[in-house]
Amino acid sequence: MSDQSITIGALARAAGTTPATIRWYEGIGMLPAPARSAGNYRLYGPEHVARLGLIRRCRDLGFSLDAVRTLLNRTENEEGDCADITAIARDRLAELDRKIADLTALRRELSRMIDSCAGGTIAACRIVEALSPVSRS
Amino acid sequence: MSDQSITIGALARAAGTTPATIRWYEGIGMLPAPARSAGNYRLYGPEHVARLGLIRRCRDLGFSLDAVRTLLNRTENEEGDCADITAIARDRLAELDRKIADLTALRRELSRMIDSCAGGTIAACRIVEALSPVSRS
DNA sequence: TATGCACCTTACAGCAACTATAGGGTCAAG
DNA sequence: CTTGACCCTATAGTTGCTGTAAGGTGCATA
Repeated sequence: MSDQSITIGALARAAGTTPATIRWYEGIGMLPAPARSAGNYRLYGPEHVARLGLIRRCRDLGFSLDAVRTLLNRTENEEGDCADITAIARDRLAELDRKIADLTALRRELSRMIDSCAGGTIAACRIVEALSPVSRS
Repeated sequence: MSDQSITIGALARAAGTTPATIRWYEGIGMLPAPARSAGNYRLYGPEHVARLGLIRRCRDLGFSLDAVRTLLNRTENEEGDCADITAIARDRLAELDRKIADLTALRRELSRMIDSCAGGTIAACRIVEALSPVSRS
């Protein structure tokens, strides 16, 4: 093992993920296949650490792997316009806003249902009643 | 087809879902297998409409199918205590709160990244920079 | 030298909760 | 009697991994 290369476990620790995930990224082409040691171990260099780090940061921000793929393609061309990247980020922001609004509405509804229940038997439970479709139409 | 039964398509429309989903629910035991017509069509009665309606309402509120299964079991016993149901609902509420908080934090971070970018080339893009792991350690 | 242990290898199955596709059969209307 | 909307089964694909089985490697310790 050369002094610059690390095993899959070390790379996983460095990026806050697992060897299984890294192998899976390699299989779907998100990470290039690295060199191998005499004993067939994968050997990663700093460029892998950087690329995997970027992938994981994007995933933690909720980007789909497809979006990350596009982002990685764009960043390959340093002279390119960053408008595409901004657009992807803005799409994700809009998606987040939609999701937050949806969940907040659900939260309100569920909270109302819980508050309306005073305990007792299932037959009397206002949550069950609220969930039953007949009570809606 | 008796006057009280409807086909899978009608049931799907009534519950705001699709025939494929209903068949899938039947396969995993969420919905009982209904009677069949002479031509082997599934024939559903009002009890199926009620049960599927409840399932879909719960799913729309973000309950897992597993939680819905438990809910359905509990509601079978009308004299039982509704505490279990309240507990499931409260769990879901807590989960929603966590999720909303997470997404709100992500939204803030992403929004900051977008604001920091003034356009130009990829090399200068602050979003790319913010996503790169080197800028974090 | 042996042996244990942590780590690595591949291949494949499974998770949630559906959705889509292929290749057919049924039913009512025109 | 054909058209078109509907239904049937079986199987594969989706996203992003995670878990399992069955084995090989590398290093420290007895």
